[in-house]
Amino acid sequence: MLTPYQDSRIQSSIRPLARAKSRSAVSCDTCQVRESAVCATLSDEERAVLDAAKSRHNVRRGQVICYEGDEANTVYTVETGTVRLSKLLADGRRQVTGFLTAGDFLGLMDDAVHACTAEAVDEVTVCRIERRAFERLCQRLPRLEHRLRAHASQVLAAAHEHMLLLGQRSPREKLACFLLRLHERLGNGAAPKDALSLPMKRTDIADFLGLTIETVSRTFTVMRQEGLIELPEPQLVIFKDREAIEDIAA
Amino acid sequence: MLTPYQDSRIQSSIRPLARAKSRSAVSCDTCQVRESAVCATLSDEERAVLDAAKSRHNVRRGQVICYEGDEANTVYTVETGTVRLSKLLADGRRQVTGFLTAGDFLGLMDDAVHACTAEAVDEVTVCRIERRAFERLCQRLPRLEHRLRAHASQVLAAAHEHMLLLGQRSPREKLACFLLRLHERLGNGAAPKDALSLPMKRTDIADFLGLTIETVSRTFTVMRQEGLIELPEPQLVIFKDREAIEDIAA
DNA sequence: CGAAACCTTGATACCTTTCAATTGAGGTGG
DNA sequence: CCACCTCAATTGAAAGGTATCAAGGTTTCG
Repeated sequence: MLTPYQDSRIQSSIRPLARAKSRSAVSCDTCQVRESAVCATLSDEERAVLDAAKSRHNVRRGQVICYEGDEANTVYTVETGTVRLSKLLADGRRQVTGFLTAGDFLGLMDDAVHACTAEAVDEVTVCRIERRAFERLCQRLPRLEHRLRAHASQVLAAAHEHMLLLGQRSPREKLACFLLRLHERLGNGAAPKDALSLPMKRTDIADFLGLTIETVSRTFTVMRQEGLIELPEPQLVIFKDREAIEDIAA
Repeated sequence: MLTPYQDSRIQSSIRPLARAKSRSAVSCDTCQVRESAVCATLSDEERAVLDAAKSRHNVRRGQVICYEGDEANTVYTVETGTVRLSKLLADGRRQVTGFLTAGDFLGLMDDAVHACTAEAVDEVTVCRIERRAFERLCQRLPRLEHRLRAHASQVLAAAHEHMLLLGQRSPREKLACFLLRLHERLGNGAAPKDALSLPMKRTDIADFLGLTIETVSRTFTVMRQEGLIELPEPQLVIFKDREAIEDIAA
């Protein structure tokens, strides 16, 4: 059951030192996601309170931000990069439950422990706040609390959508959905309109879609042969027939 | 693709008249879940405010409470019975995203529309509140808002757990997990310790676990032949070797 | 009693997984 | 500079498991 790929997952589970993350204290004014993150609704004064409690961190590719089962003493907002959320079974099988990108919030759990392991897929910057401080903030700022609930319900809706994908869709449909949704999330950048630069490896895609890497790879190949996409590099997808892909994903 | 069972799903999508649900106005004092629902943390005065806005409804077996895509003008708390949440694909494939039981809350969505269709699996009683009134209540009662967030994170954790099941587990593991989790949720009642009365049909179980009814049925049969369970009736499971089942689900 | 819904069981086909080998990219050290 | 290693992705062949198709049996209810 353990393939070399899965071995690498286990190895990546070695706890990194906290100081491995480079830290810097910076104001919300320089934050690239202050319009979209959960703190977006705060007034200037309210944000000043936040400023005092938070710090910015760079997380290197592959590094763990928090472990499934860890006490949730910290909450994060992703500023740049892509974070992978995943859960492990005892024998090494892994389900990637989602990816976080710029503006996404991490640490919504009740009060106990993190539900998923969070790891940096590429170079990631996070805004970090101690949970205690954040909870005090929530008590003082009802709008923040309300915004968190709104965020939670969005994430939950996405989770339901993903359950539908995992339980009912074929590999072909899964991959089509995945590519379109990811493109919509990341595509707002400066990238060419029909190009999608995948931050994650095939293993991540496979574990996200409930498939094996071989099936993912084969499905990519078929789509390429059908002229739906081009794959100049494994991690660069060019949409050639978006309409056909949307039909598959429908 | 459309089996007779799936046909029945489509038929059940005919919108019922609102008045088909029997309505009665009753105080929270008689509510059977006032200790466990989201309103549990409210003080007596706060609950009095709730009383004015809410009403109790009986929903008959098979009736729809709300549709996926409907404007979310109402929120509910389940008082008795079991509610099925599901999402449909255009061709009739269905994913059951979860079941709600006594004390569960329905209507957490951001502000727009319901993410899933909610239907009564058996005889159900719900406590119903207009969304507007409920939101006003949340603004007045920070503890309620906070409680909603806590509830959201619990539901989200369960969703992540179910993604792991859907994406990685075998039919045998899926069914073992399902039986144990359901028993834990419902088992607090007066029922015999090792008996589990299934409120839902095979179709619901299949669509919840991402399997066909045939596979569910066969898996039940195998477990029965192995002496793990007994099935005096299709909807009554007796655990004969709980430890073995837990091993499968591990 | 008859019809419909539900569940089980059987036979078959197909699709995905598994196992295995190959290729290419990137990094390191001799 | 190139041999050598690892990691990632692809491709092939084979096996196995679940879906599909089909039939029969049971229960429920009008």
